[in-house]
Amino acid sequence: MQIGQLATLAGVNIQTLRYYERQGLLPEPDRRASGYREYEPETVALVRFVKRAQELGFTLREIGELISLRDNDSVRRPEVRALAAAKIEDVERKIRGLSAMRTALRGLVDACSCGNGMSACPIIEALDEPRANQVRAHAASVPD
Amino acid sequence: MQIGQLATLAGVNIQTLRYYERQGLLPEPDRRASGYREYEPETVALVRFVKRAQELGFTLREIGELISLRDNDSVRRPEVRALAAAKIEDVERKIRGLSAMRTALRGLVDACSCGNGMSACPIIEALDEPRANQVRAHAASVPD
DNA sequence: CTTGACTCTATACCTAGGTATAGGGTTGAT
DNA sequence: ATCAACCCTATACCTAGGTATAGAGTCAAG
Repeated sequence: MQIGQLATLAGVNIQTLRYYERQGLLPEPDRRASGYREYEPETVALVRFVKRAQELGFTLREIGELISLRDNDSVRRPEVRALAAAKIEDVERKIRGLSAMRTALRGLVDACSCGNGMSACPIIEALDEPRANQVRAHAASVPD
Repeated sequence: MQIGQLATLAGVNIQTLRYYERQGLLPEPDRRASGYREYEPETVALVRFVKRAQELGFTLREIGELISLRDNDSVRRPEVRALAAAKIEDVERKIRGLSAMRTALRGLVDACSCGNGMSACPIIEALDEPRANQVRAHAASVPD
């Protein structure tokens, strides 16, 4: 598959693919004698993964780390497990934050409880993470 | 409260606060005769909200919209409800994506099922959203 | 064997979201 | 009344993540 087709299928622009390659997110593809890049069909899923992960708030650097988790050989396995565990923490923190925001937004839709004053507002409060020596009864838990 | 104190309490830099003000994310604070900005204590929560929402993948423009939901007067209420409903959609899509990624990461930690080949990898697959005419049995649902 | 659609590299440019610096005024403690 | 530690505006600069352009080569159909 040529770069133009990959770009179309993955919904990105050709320059973006070359940019990802320079950033080490995409492996260097095979080249024809002419220098044209030749991609494998799996690359489509990889590029879509990158775009999706970006929408979820990961930087390209972090996405690179996620991708590298895939390519683990048995030698680096403990390292990979540790990195994956750390990423799970990140992901769960994000889910908690989003759940809290969803709850607040629902309150707004259902009851418009957030009145006309500047007073305590569920939306702003929603993301006010617990800090040390504060107890917050309504902290959202990460659902299974 | 002066800008330096706000910056310290909210964990951002002073220039960032002035930048947010220019972008319309923070209301223009009162000024002393000297021109010094005087903030209310609530502003700390507002700024922290901005930072947290950013980590969750919202742009400053979107965050501005979220904040504006707070300041609804009864006139604009239907509009506010519609916008809030749309934001809930966004948030739920993000939660689904993150849940899928968490599942994949757990698989990696628990079993290291993702072997040494380039073959189908749970991490990459995890975020491969269903497109028309594809059925994906394991699509994550948004938990309540 | 030419023509149109594709690709290559290199370089420049763009937006978002800041961060730093220059040049100057304010405040409050000593 | 001075001095450090603050604040002001304006402007320049920076990184991430692209997007566009120039100038040149490649490929397949007619």
